[in-house]
Amino acid sequence: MNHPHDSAPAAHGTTASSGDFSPAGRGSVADLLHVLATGAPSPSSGLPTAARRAVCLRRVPAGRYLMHAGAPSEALYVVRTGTFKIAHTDEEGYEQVLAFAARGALLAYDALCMKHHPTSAVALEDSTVFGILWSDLDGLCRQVPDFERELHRALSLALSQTHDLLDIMAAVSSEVRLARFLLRHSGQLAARGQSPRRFVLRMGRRDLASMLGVAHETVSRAFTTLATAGLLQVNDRHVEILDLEGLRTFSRSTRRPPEDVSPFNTRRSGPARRAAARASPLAAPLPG
Amino acid sequence: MNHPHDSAPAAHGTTASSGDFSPAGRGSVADLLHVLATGAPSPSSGLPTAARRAVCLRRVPAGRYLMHAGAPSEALYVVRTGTFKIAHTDEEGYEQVLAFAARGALLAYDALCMKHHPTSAVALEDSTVFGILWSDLDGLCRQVPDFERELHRALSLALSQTHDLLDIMAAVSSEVRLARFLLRHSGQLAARGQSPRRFVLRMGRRDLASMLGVAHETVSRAFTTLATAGLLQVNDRHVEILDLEGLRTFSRSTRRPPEDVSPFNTRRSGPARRAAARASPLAAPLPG
DNA sequence: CGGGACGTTGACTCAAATCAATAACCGTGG
DNA sequence: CCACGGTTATTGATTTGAGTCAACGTCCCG
Repeated sequence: MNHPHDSAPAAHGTTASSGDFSPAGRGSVADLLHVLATGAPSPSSGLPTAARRAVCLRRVPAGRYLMHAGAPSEALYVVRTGTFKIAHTDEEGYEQVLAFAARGALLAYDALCMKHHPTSAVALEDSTVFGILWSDLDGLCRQVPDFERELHRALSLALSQTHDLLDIMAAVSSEVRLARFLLRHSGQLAARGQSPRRFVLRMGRRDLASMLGVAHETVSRAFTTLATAGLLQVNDRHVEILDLEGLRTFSRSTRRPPEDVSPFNTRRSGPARRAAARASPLAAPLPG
Repeated sequence: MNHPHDSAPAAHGTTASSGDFSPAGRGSVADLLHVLATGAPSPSSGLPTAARRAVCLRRVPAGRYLMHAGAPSEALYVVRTGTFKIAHTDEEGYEQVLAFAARGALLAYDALCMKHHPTSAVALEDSTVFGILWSDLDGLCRQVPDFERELHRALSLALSQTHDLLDIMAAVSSEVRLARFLLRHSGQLAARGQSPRRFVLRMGRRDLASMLGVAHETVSRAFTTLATAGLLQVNDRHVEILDLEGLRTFSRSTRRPPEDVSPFNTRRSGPARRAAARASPLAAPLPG
């Protein structure tokens, strides 16, 4: 139905694609907007037609920019299908990838307070978005309270997901960074009702590396390391997680043992607890 | 005009300086809430008393937690005075600092969609916050449209600031990371009407290191490196930026020359442009 | 005074950036 | 059809930046 290209040998079958509406996506912004945009269920359900006209659907072919950093912002977008790469681009043209956005993600919201987009968004595959002009947003919120509620939920989610990203980037070793990223991705897929164990990464190694803050060669090596350890099976962008629990355990490894840190000067009970799990966590599971 | 204490024994009584309302803070959420909480101007200005009762003021002494990760969430907070450290804490007790929050920052918003806080917030100095119970939020938004608008502005800002953080953490070298952090901090101070060149960091080296994703010794070394280069003057937590422009230039240095990256497969004009500023950018300005 | 937290600096080691070579893939066009 | 340039992915060799361990000084508080 959607990507007749792919041509993928591995991990095809069950629509590796991030498209396909998730009926399991209980009441996300995307689902709500879908109802608004296409009068799908209950066509007589008292939804103001004005609200419907406020929501427009837009196709974005692979490789096309939905918004350019620095360009004036017109609308708020919500990803319906596909994947986008969100990035900052500094004046020398060096690109810092900030996130990858899939179904339900809010785009351009960070432009609300400015006249221009701080970030750019480019489609990594053929995608579609819902668009709502800034000028229509207030009215839509007032007419469809559910939308406003979901908008806030989505915002809250976006915020905590960005925090997760910081967690990932703060990880000590490149393998842990990658492991955390894959787990996060897996979890997001699961939340959308897709397979959390088998998926196709929509971005290249360079973009991934940029987001993780490492060199792209390092991402490559980290992949093979995790694969050699039996946690993953990797074939280019096709990833299968073989040992989800093991990966999770591995992703928690820190180089430094946790120093029982008191928050400030606050002295509390025990200075004890030391000597948590140390040792290179990949040494053991290696099938050598 | 500002730091009357300085040299202080670090955050004692007199509400260290990041307090002092910024009259320059044109219409931030904080200012708006301040009007609501204290009926400052135009007491008869038709502000619903219900709205006033929804906003409560709360003191948080230095070192005290405003919210604990994992604890149930009751309210949305907006920082009025002081500074907070926002962090994730993994199950082994290892703390990952995510951000530092100053006046106007939204706290606990990421708990909106969950029952429990994903992050914890601890005051780094004596601080005060506005608190709004989740149950009161909807009503307040409806009664005070300005508040809702400002809330959205603040959210948008928070989102793009988190993106900036990712930019910082993605920086190649530890010195650049620190430089970018200091510039960001400087800019935020300036936006609040305080000196962008001279300030006191409210967090310790370890917290800073955690947020930058480096070892605390490395932060120490990065400080002395920047100071030796003549860009800064550092004395413990007191920082003075001597060469703002130089620091800005330095903060842009990337190790890799920018690869004229085409976003996807999109081929555009020039493959040219190469050989931008290379070479260790600190070697030159050293006053040896 | 001693204990504790913090900050700085040095020495050593290692993980990852860098440089480099190879292979696979894609669309284009002879 | 295959050859071609372009992009991407993997792997290897080498170098170096930063993590780690450790020592030391300071300040604060009890």
